[in-house]
Amino acid sequence: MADIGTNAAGGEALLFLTDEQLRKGIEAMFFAYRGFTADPDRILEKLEYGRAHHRALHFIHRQSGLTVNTLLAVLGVTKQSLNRVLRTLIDDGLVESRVGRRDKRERHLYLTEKGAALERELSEAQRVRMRAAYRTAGPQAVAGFRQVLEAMMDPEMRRQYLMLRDGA
Amino acid sequence: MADIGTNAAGGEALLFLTDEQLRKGIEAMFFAYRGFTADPDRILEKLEYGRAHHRALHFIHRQSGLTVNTLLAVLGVTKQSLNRVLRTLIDDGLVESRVGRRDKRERHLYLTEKGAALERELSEAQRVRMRAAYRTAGPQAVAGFRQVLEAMMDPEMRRQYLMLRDGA
DNA sequence: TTGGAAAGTCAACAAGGCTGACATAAAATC
DNA sequence: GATTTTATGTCAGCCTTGTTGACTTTCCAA
Repeated sequence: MADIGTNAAGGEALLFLTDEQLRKGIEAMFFAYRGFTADPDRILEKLEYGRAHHRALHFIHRQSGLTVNTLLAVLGVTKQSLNRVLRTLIDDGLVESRVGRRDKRERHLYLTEKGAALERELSEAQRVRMRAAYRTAGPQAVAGFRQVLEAMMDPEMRRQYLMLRDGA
Repeated sequence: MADIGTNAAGGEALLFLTDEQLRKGIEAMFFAYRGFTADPDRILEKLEYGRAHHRALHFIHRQSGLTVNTLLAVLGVTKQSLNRVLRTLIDDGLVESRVGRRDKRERHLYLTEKGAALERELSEAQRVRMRAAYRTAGPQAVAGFRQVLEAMMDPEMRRQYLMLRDGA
């Protein structure tokens, strides 16, 4: 990583960001994201589910009882698109949809025991890779990793992320 | 980022990787990748192209004259899938396909002036965001960012990436 | 009490992955 | 020289996951 220059003179960190260095970062994102999704994808394939199902399970687990609308906002897809995925998860008994007590228009989403089991399997596969990468790179690198990713998000996504990050 | 613990006692860095911390990393990847692709996606939409076209343009630019087979390996898709995309790019005059001189079975791919112009527009949009994120996070964070991403790749992808990283 | 807004569902379409089968030309091998 | 392998392209058809538009149910406020 010696190719990321700083001005050694001043104490302040100035980056010399050549297009070349930025290109490397862009390609690193591309290749790393493939690795990031590879393990869950393999598990999902056998079950005839896709990445969209994984994302739904992940965020329902994260925030049990959230409404369809909230999930929609987090995932950033249209409700029709989410609905299809949700439909199969509910039909297959992985997710339970309960009518809101106060507002009966709302549907609150929960994982069933079966759904929670699959979520655990998927996220554990993903954590194994993440853990290995973190160990390889070391704690300082991990801190930097998170900082850059957070700075890369759209403001609206960052709001979502930070809300989730520290407990909803 | 104070939540990433190290053992302050020893000089050696031991990470305390709780599932919670790993989850934050996973969600950061998810939200950041959306930001990462958002700007090019907006440009592509107007032109009726998709992310697949962008990826093809990117790697043809990176390695001018590469063969279809090489591009296939880098992108990790099937030839039918790539062919559809390549077809439209060639028909629209963004990419040129030349028969190999030594091996006439091969097709070598080049960007036309028009193709290069679009590639520049797309990658500049992506670099703007990347540059901003790098500036915000600082040089140390950037180094860590790249280290973690590299560690996260599949070995085969890492090989591809490292080959490209330092000039093909 | 009625009309609009909000939450969710259904139908139909498109992009871009995938597999399988097959064609062609060139190169490599026997 | 005949055969096999390699590189590429193409057709057909499938799946996932995006999209928009139209519709129902429910809630709330004028």
